[in-house]
Amino acid sequence: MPELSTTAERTRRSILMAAVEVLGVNPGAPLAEVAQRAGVSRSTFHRYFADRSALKAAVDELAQQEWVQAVQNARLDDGTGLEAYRRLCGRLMESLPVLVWWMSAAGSGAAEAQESSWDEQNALIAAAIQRGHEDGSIDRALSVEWISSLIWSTLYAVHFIPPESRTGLSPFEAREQAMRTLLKGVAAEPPAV
Amino acid sequence: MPELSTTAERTRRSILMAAVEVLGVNPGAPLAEVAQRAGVSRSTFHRYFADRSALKAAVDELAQQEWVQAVQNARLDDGTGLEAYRRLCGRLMESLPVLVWWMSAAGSGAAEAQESSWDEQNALIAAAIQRGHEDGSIDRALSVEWISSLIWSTLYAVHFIPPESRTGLSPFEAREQAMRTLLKGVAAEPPAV
DNA sequence: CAAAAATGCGACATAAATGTCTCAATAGTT
DNA sequence: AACTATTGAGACATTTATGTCGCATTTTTG
Repeated sequence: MPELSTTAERTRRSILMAAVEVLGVNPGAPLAEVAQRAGVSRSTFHRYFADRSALKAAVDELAQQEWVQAVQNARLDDGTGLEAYRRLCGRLMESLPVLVWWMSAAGSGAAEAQESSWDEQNALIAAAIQRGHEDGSIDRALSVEWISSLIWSTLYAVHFIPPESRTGLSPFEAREQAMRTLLKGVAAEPPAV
Repeated sequence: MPELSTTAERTRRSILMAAVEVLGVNPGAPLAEVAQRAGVSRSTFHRYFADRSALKAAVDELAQQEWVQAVQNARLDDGTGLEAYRRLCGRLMESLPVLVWWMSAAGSGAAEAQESSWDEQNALIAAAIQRGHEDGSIDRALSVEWISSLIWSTLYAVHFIPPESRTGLSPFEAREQAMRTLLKGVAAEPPAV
């Protein structure tokens, strides 16, 4: 990973963000489209990322970092299991775009190398949910695996909800309602919301 | 829509189902892959569907029918809004594959002609949710639009939950937990689950 | 069994995306 | 201003999916 000048670093970022946006919605989109979204010529694009797999690898790493960071920030060891879960989901919504990319784009390809780190964080989450089962804050009828999956489908819903077209929800409202629904659904009864 | 012999009809179905499976996971997959999944040669495939768009149109129509049928079967006018919502979600899970295809594959293309029918059913659903707000069975803090979106993200979660690998949930358990979570989350408090 | 229908195989031409390269122009630095 | 880094434009060969066809084979039907 050679160091880059400020200019180069900037366009690199630009391309990566464009990739997240474009490939997040349509993983098979032509690379030219990514370049265009980044405001960069096809030549320049390939100067930074030789081919599709190189690009995906780079975004993968970005997503990876974001993911680990988010889980760390959630301080999963503090408070009840449900509180930890709430913090986690709230924090993950801050990183919506990359995570959504992870769901849609990363899947349609070979297994990425960072599986280990992925599993690590997942273990932390599972532990928090488990704790929630034990401390009575999380519904025991719902399996750890399911509650874990729920995070992703909720992110999916928040991201793909039709944007503020007249009757639409603002992004903020969407997140708020998502959190409310999620926590109510997951909490042990009586609801501690 | 010319009539087909029983044999032809069978292979046609076969191709359509293969398309749902393959393109549901990866909308950009080669048509050859669809043909293979259907157990049919590439030649035969093109004999039934001239090109990609023809295939997508056909699956679209299939999904459309399934969707309308499901909404009808849910008898959205009966009982409280929440009860109607429960019936709807339960019924939609019966048609998981096509609906998931609709989410992932249909999106990445031109707007399909059947928009009208889509909106019709959606209006029915919105009405039921609205009724739930009024009869006190559905949480008034959650917007109709959000509750409507929730259906899809839940279907997404149920479909893409990692299949029964050791610790995994059975499809049945997944649906059960999904329903529980969803209804708890959407119900007005105190929960009527 | 004989006619008809459906299929598979393989060859082809075509289109689109990809990746590489060269060269001139532009932007940034000292 | 001179120099360097970064970029854009375009040409090019390559690959991959696509769609079409003719012909032989199998399957279904009557």
